[in-house]
Amino acid sequence: MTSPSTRPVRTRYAPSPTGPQHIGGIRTALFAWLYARRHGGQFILRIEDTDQKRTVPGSVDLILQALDWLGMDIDEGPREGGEFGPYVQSERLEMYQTWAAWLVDQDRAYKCFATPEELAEMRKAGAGYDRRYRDFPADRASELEAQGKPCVIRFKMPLGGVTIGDDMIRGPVEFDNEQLQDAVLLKSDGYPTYHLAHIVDDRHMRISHVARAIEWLPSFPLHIQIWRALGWKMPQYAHLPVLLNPNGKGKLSKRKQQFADAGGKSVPVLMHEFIDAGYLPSAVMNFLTNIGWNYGDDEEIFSTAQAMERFDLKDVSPANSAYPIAKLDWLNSQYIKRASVDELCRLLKPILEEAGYAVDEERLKQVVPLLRVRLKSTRDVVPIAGFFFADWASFKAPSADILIQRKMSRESTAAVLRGAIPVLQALESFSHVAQHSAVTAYAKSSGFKNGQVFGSLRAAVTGQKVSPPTFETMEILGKQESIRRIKLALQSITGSES
RNA sequence: GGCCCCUUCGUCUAGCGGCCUAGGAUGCCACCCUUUCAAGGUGGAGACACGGGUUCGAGUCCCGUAGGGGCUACCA
Repeated sequence: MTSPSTRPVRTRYAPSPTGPQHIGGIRTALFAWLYARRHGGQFILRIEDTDQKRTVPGSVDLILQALDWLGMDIDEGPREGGEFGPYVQSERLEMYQTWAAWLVDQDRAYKCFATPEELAEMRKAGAGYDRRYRDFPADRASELEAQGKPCVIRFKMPLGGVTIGDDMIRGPVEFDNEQLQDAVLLKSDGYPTYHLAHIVDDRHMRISHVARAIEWLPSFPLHIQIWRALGWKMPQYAHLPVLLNPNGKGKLSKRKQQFADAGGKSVPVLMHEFIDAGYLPSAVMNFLTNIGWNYGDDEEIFSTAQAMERFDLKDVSPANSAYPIAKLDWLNSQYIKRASVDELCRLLKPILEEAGYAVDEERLKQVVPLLRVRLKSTRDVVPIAGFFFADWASFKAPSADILIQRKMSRESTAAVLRGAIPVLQALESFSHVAQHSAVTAYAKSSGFKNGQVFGSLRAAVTGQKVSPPTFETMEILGKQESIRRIKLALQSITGSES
């Protein structure tokens, strides 16, 4: 039944098109994809749109966008095509209907005419569907059908015994058959349920390994029984643990929420939120791969190509994980630090433009090396270095709370700034090297610490507490503009002085 | 409620009976360095859920308890 497959490896991601892609689903896709790539197999995308009510138009584009962005290439799917298509379930209805009917013929399934009201009553009574149509005479069923009574097809679950499932991640799992219901295979609208559809498709598409979320584990025995009733060879199944909220409470929710564990910030969970938040796809891949699986060798940072060489579904942890979002910020900053200047320019330019700045490419190239170590996300370029691209003439002096640094007072700050002006003014070359030595000398003679002087200048010139290095910044701004800003700061802090 | 899964530092994890006085990473704290931010460096606090077994020996195997999670639809 579940003996190791010697078939070529073919895995699939089979999402429902119900809206934006959730990070949990994407991680399932990632593990399936990695497994296929590790074994030189194929990765298939299949759209499971058997619930007409929940289908949201445009979802497939979102799914494709997410996979594309992360670099998970698809071998067969609705966009790519392939010899086992169509890859959209609503276009395969006939197959499901055929096999459902076949199961009825084989007496492994039956028509059930229970109304929604009846079902609701049974549920209220506690035990669920009571199999009242399981042994309903065929001629009477035909009668009801002839009268136009709607019906579903239900699977005849074995009434006793146990079903043992072999899960790649946790090994054998045993279930009492009597705990399971006669699940609906085909709905009254002619659409299949997941239970039937995924089996027919996985068999037809030659899927060798199914990586799916753990919420399917309880219906695993049902699926095993359906595979057997159909007489088909099962793929191997791996039930992936879920991502919990950052506080460890409950399944990671779809809605944006705030968590103290994430610094009180709302955490991204939808794929487009990761894109918008300025994360790099490589960092997100690294991040996701490291939850529930690890590369080993105490190596936290590794490429997708490296992961591909080692990944195995068998090594995935069976335990659920809290969503370690803080690690993504760190990983992202590491990837940004390692990115080339050109690459960063390419990423940063549209973000600055979107923020309303006119970006001069030469200037950007000058600025990028200065701020790369300060970026946790590409978005940070706006608060940290946006001022380079603003209209310099309209620069407003920062307020006192920014200007006056730690261990400094209004008076000492004013004194430092006032004294620095002639020092900078006297410089022939305004290079950051020249500034550094001149200002260091000035600090020494004035009795202030380097840090006190440098920090005050940083705030005066940039208007920010966090900024690129002060002297490099002033070099780019030029002597005139830098001194103008220091004078403005002086005014701001003293109220009137010029 | 019933069934199933899970349980190592706050968090992500290493550990597959002796190498564990439990390792790495992140986060936090301290110090160093420094163009007082950031980055970088060094160090620190911080975990085998609990109770029984099995064994010469248990974080590692078994059982129970507790806690967490999932499922319990004509949704997936």
